[in-house]
Amino acid sequence: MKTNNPTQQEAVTTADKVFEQIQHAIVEGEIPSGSKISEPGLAKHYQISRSTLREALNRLEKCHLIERKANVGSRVVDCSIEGLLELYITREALEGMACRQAALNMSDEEIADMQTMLNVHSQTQELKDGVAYYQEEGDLDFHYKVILGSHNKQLIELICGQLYHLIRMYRCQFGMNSPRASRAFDEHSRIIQAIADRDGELAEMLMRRHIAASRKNIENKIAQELPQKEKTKVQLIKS
Amino acid sequence: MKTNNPTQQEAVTTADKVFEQIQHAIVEGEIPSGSKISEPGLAKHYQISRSTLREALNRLEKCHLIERKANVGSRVVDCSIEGLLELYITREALEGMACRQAALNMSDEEIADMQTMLNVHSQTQELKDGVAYYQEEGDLDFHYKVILGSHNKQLIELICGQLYHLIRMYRCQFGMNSPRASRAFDEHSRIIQAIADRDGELAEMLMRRHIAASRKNIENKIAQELPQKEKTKVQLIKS
DNA sequence: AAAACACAAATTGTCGACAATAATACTTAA
DNA sequence: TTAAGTATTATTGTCGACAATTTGTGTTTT
Repeated sequence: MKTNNPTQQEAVTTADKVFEQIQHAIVEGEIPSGSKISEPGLAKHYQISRSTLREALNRLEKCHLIERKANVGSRVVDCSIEGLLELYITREALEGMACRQAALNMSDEEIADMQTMLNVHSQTQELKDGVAYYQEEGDLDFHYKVILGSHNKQLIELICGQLYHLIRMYRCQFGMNSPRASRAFDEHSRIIQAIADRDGELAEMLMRRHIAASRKNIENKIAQELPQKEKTKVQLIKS
Repeated sequence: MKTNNPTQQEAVTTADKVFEQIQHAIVEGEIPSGSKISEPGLAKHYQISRSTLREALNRLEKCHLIERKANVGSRVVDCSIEGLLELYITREALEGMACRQAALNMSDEEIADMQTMLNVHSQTQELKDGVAYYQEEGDLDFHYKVILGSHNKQLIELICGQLYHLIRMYRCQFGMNSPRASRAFDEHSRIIQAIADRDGELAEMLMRRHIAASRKNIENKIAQELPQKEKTKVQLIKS
């Protein structure tokens, strides 16, 4: 499973490798959301010095997976519903703009490449008949390609380098493989069409609606499931 | 001069203090844009160990003021025109959305507070007759208040905690005290009106136009000044 | 003379230990 | 018994030194 984003260059230093390991552990929930991080403990667990562990922690903080307080320590961010919704609002703004820029800046080859990718996904989807495959891999691939297509380093760094780790974390923790697969496919198709037409305004609008639809889908699911179990902090809303 | 953003809590550890010092030095151009950073040199200059300097460097990297390559070292980001335009595109997306959210989420007290602030600025502007004051302080204050008004931690962190240091850096390096002061004032006024009317859609559109106008203003200035001096990397376009 | 190789110097990454701060447990007083 | 204050423990911040890698220099070879 290719979980890494296209931004980060391969880990060369040991701090980088440990960073990726911890990142994976946090995203997958092996290190539980909201838990405190013990520097000596983790350092011993990964067989490294505390200095290089702290180096790794700094990278984790950069992609908003942990939070640090001076003289107190680090905690894994806890996955709240408000946090998830705020994240989607931010995505809507950033990816919407990225999509607009993609319509302006993508090369014809990149667009053709994306269209073939969509066709491949289409067939795969028909075969597997709406299984989670599309949601996991295909959706991420599509969004990554659009973001990279913006050719805007600032946007790319912010979305791929920072936000998407959080998004993957929420997806894992909340078990979000929604039944939007087929509808999402159509939306993706229309977005690519707008990009191919070089219609930046439409492309942005469609992308924003696409993400907003995801958000509202989540809000509805939350609204259904939450009243039963009376928890402010929700964990594992496996559908 | 209050240059600090409202996000960061006061520096308690020495790494924090050195971080703020270096940050200031980079923003003001004392450490030139694009220059390589010598860890031993800076550590000696600030009378601290290399470890705590590296801690400070990590924070600088978090707000995109320096870039690091493994086993090679750190460089101050260089201020290119493309970088500036990309930054404004990103701002347009993020602050536009923040403004929309502000229209939805700001309390009546916050809105009233912003309106009085605008009045104060109005008088100050009339007195000083369109001097750079408004541009520097007033503009930042206004934007900060709108962003905080979104009540969206993700947006606040991204914009105030990261992007705005870069924006201040570009403003210093390119000497951007444009003659848009009076027009910007009107735009601010209309934005606050939209927020007070709880019209999120209009508020976002006005904020996006406001920032886009700034960007185009810069583009024009660049287009005028660049053809004369044949430089790919422009420094100090003092108007 | 130019290119390739080897060597030397400097810089970055990693480590373990000490100092300073916060959290915990215990004792004492009301 | 509870509350406050103190002492102890544990954790974080900082330091200097060593190891690994890169960069620059000088030499050799074609």
